[in-house]
Amino acid sequence: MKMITREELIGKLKERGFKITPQRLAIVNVLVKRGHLHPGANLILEEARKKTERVSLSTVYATLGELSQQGLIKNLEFDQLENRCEVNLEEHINLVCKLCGKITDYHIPPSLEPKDIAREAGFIVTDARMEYYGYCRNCTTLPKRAHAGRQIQDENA
Amino acid sequence: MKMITREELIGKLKERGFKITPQRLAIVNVLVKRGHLHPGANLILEEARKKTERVSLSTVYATLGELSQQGLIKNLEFDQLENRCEVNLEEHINLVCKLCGKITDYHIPPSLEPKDIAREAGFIVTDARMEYYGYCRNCTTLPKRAHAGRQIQDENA
DNA sequence: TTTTCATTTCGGAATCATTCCAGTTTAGTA
DNA sequence: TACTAAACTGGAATGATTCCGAAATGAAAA
Repeated sequence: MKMITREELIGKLKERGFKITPQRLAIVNVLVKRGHLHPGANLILEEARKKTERVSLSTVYATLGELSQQGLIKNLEFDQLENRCEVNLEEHINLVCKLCGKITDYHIPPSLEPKDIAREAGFIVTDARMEYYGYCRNCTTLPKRAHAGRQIQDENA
Repeated sequence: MKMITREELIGKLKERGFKITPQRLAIVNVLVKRGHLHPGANLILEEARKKTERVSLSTVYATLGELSQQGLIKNLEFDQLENRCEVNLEEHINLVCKLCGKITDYHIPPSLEPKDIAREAGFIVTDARMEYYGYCRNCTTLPKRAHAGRQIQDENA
């Protein structure tokens, strides 16, 4: 499971015209070192501050937003819980424990059956969530559809 | 794609000791008729009120919570957007359009490759989200782990 | 090195979906 | 018809995230 490195992240930021600030460095450090924790904004803030850096929560959010826009990390949203971010961009399934909430990355190759996952990862699957994001037929077929500001809509009755 | 019926839903509620109130009926009606829209709390409120029912937003949330706890619907959470609920509980993938936001249910049987989905559903996949929820090894192995109130945690470094 | 300025950061206020709560109403039973 | 636990209401509270104007600063150019 290769993970993006500190240097790759910083390099990409620099190369795309972002300034390398102490705050961004601190945040990137946390992401690289604690990426497998799927940290949320507050944990990142805390950790970044431990490393004797001056950072604000606004900055953490801003930076996570930039990184995510740049496709360098991904955001996970949870019900009733602080969102988390995901540093590992390889295709995988997040195994979220309903008791302790631990999130484990499960890499897909071998098989896709819940039973197999249970067996291999010692995880009992009771519920699944799968979403593919992309572009629907309308939006790829219609000529230049003015998409009213990314409002979620749905097939009309 | 069979969908749960009004009668099934009401039957299950009654049989589990829930009172059948006009508010619950109105909400169930919306879910049954507009389930494929993946409606959010506000849409449900609006629709329920159209049918000349007196309902409050609190009640909509409460009822959705109950239905979801009873396993009769599912909740979908979205970034920056009102959550939606899902009435179709058959295993499927939600295809969420990044432009118009339309959500389409894609039923899994045939295959699982993004390319195939693109071809069959006219949907171009750029991003995937998959999560399995359940119980991790610790929580099934350890003897009666006092799980500190369902706080999300994670593997420690 | 200094100057310069667009970018970044800060922190406090604003937002907004969702939850909570205390008081009122009501479904369903006897 | 009366009774009571369950349900409903609306307004306040919550809490993560976003917004915003002002202050600070990276890094390119002089």
